[in-house]
Order: sequence, then C-alpha cells, then structure tokens
Amino acid sequence: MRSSPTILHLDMDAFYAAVEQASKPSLRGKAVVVGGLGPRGVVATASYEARVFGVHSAMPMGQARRLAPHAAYLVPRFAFYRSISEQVMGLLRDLSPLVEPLSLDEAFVDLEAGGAAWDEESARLAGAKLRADIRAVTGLTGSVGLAASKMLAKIASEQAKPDGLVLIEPGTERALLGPLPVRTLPGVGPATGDHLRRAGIHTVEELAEAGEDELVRLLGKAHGHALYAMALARDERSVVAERETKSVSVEDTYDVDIHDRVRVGTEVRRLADRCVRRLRGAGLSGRTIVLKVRRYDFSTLTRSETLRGPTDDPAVIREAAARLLESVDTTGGVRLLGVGVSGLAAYTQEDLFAQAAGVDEDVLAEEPEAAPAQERQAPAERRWSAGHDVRHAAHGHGWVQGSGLGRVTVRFETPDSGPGRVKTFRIDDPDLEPAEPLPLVARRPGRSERAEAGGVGSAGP
DNA sequence: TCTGGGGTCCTGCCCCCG
DNA sequence: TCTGCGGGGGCAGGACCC
Repeated sequence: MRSSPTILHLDMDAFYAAVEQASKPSLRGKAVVVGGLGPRGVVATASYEARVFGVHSAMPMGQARRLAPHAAYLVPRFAFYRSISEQVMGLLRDLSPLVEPLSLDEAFVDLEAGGAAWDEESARLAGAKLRADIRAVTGLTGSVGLAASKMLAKIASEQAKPDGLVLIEPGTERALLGPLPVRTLPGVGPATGDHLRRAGIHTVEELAEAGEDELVRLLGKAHGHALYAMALARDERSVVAERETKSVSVEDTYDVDIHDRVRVGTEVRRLADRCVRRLRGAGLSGRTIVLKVRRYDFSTLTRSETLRGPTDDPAVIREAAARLLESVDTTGGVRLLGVGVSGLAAYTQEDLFAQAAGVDEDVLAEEPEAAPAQERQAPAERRWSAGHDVRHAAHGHGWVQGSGLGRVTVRFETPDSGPGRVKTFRIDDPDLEPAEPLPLVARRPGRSERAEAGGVGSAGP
C-alpha cells in the first residue's frame, strides 16, 4: 500500500434528488424522493430532508409514501443526470488521467498518478479545491474521502457525508477500522453480515481476530481472503481508468403479473430487440444469451444458451430467447422479464457473411428506448411526466408537477429564479410543449444575459 | 401498493477432454 | 479398456454494488 493518502473517492450527496432540487427552486430544503412511480417502484434517491422520515434507497415507493406523504415524488431523468455527471467527471480528469467512475455519482481518482498530490497536505488541498469546483460548476455538493487505498478512501467519503471531506492519516487505519461494524466493509451485504453475526463476528476487529483460515471456512476462498485483507486495512487494488463491459441486459418489471403465455412471448421478443439496440449502440456483439424470469412469488431464475460465435442479429437473439423461454414454467404469472447478452466481442461473425451476401440487416421494431415504460402510463400522463421540463408560450420555462383528468399542473421556475407559481392547463393546450432541462448554474460570462451576481444556485442540504 | 434496473464476481455442479 | 484426475467451458444461482 502506498504511504500517502493520495487516493480520492468522490461521492455526490443524494445525487438525483440534489439535481432535482437545484433544478427546481421550490423543492430546495424540502423532502424529495426520486424513483419509479408505478405500483412496483422503489426509491432511487431520497434527499436528506426525506431521509429524516426514514426514507432510503431501495425502499418500496408505497412505504416511502406512508413515511413521507408530503414529499415531492419524481421520476428519474437519467439523461440529465448523466450530463451533470460528465461535468463532474471532467473536473476529476483535470486532476489525474486515472479516474475510475463507479456510477453517475461516484468515482475514484489516483491523485499521485496525475501529480495533483503527493502527501497529506497536497491531497487535502486538492480535495478541497475539487469540492469548491464541483459547487461552482454544478451548484451541487459532493463528499470527498482521501486515504492510501480505495477501500479506506470510500469509507472516508462515507464518513464525510454530507458535504464534507475526511482524510485518513496513514498509520491510523487499523485503529479507525477496528470498532466499525463488519457491514462497513465493501462486499459485506445482508447475507454475509448475517453469516458473520451467527459466527459471533460483529466488528472489523473481530474479523481480524477470527483469522484467515476461519474466514475462508465461513465464506469461501475468494471472499474469505479478501475480507481478511480488508480487516487488516490491506488493499492493493489500483485505480483503473478503462473497464470493458462484460454484459449488456435489459429488463422490465410489470405493474401487474403477466399470465398470458402469448403475451410473455411478445414481451421477451421486445426485450430482445431492446437489448440488441443497446448492444449495437455500444458496437458490441455477444455469444451467450440469458433469459431472466421473476415469478409472481419473486423467485427468480435464469436460463442461458451459448452460441458458436458472437452475434448482434436481432433474429438470432430473439430466437435464442424464445427457445430459453420454452424451458420455463410461467403458470402463476411473471412479474419481471429480462434478456441479456454476455461473452462480448467487438465484432460479429455474421456481419462478414451478411455484407458479402448483401443480406439486409434484420429490421428492429421502431421503438424509442423509453417507450415501454411510458406505455404503461395513462395516455394523459404520456406527454407530461411528473418532474419533466416544459415551456409555455406565455409563461416561459417550468416543470410538470402532476397531471390527470385532462389537466396538467405546471410550476414556472428555473434553476436561477426564486420558487415559482403554479398554473393548470388542459393537457392538449397548444401553448405548452416539452422542453430540455436548463443548466443548473448560469453560464459564465460571454453570452448569457443571466450571468448576474448571486446567480449560482445553492443546493446545500 | 413489498421488493427497480443495470451491472460484477464467485461458487458449485456437470460434462467433456486428455 | 478401465479408472483417476485436473482443467476448462457452460450453466444456474446467489451475493453484492450503485
């Protein structure tokens, strides 16, 4: 392990909810819950104000609504979050070429590799500057952990949340880790946590005392060795900038279980097509086709089939998925279906033949990526999804607060306005149209008339 | 109104091959 | 020809992460 705390872990605070609050002034300081709004939705992110009521990620929406009935409930806008994420990742790449994104809102940075820091003092300065830059560019807050290893940097950022910076000084690692619950360590989830608890192991210190052989006996080879090393604060994993994709998959949970076998078949075909679209979008093909079925009782099974060579041909993948479906009993109903492809390659075998023979590309049903999810909504809500931006000819930019019964309610405000007024329209009002989200922070001088003093949005907790 | 969607990695089992 | 053994691929399931 390196001797200086020059591995940085960034974790944006309640990212999706914070973006929504920055984008919608009337939600700042309020409980905001982002997630699926259907009957089977779960919480993706809850703002800190919502967490006070006990709402947290992965909780069923119904439960969240009971706990926080007055919170604002919004569907995620992934494309928008991705654009903000790219700004943040850009700032990280200014620090070092070694940036390892873990998700839209999290990444590791090797500060030493970029020359951005070499000791405790310079690391602290780089982390503080990064936090200030993120706030200036996006209006959002992120928490920074600094340590000599990935694991410790991640634990540090967790302790720094929200809106803070924690540096773990070399030499203090074991003492800091010892009293923490085993669940703090990455890779210890509910099942492993239970397993260890039954063996009388509750803290990291007890994990270390148990010894490597005992942990391997309890948890298996890979997990046992890895966990023992982590308990001793040993973590040699390096920051890896480029990770290649190993699989591509799509899945849908249905609002009500599907019983009709024919309908199951058509859904699997649609999923196969969506999966192919993703695959091709990434310039990939694959050999192994995986069908996933979650039944009415939540039991989940997968069936897979490996082809002779990689493909991105929709007909081939549809047929494989259909064959796999034949071996699955769906009586009783299914709540989720999924199709995936693994064993990826950057080329296909058939396309050589197809091009040589002049064969047409198989036609993929024209279907925008978002269609299946929207299709489940009532027609009135199809155009006006809660939380999405709109523009009105007379009233300007706003967002949909809700719609139903032929009406749509819009709040007119922008990231750098104050909280705005609410108005209601007919859903077919010709003056109302969908709009792109506005930048969270007014553009820097140059062209914007909005770049006035105090224009930087605040989204503090 | 109980439980999303997209991934990764590991394990155990079976089968084939040498 | 039989048996043992080890490796590797394919397959299913489970745990975990964000």
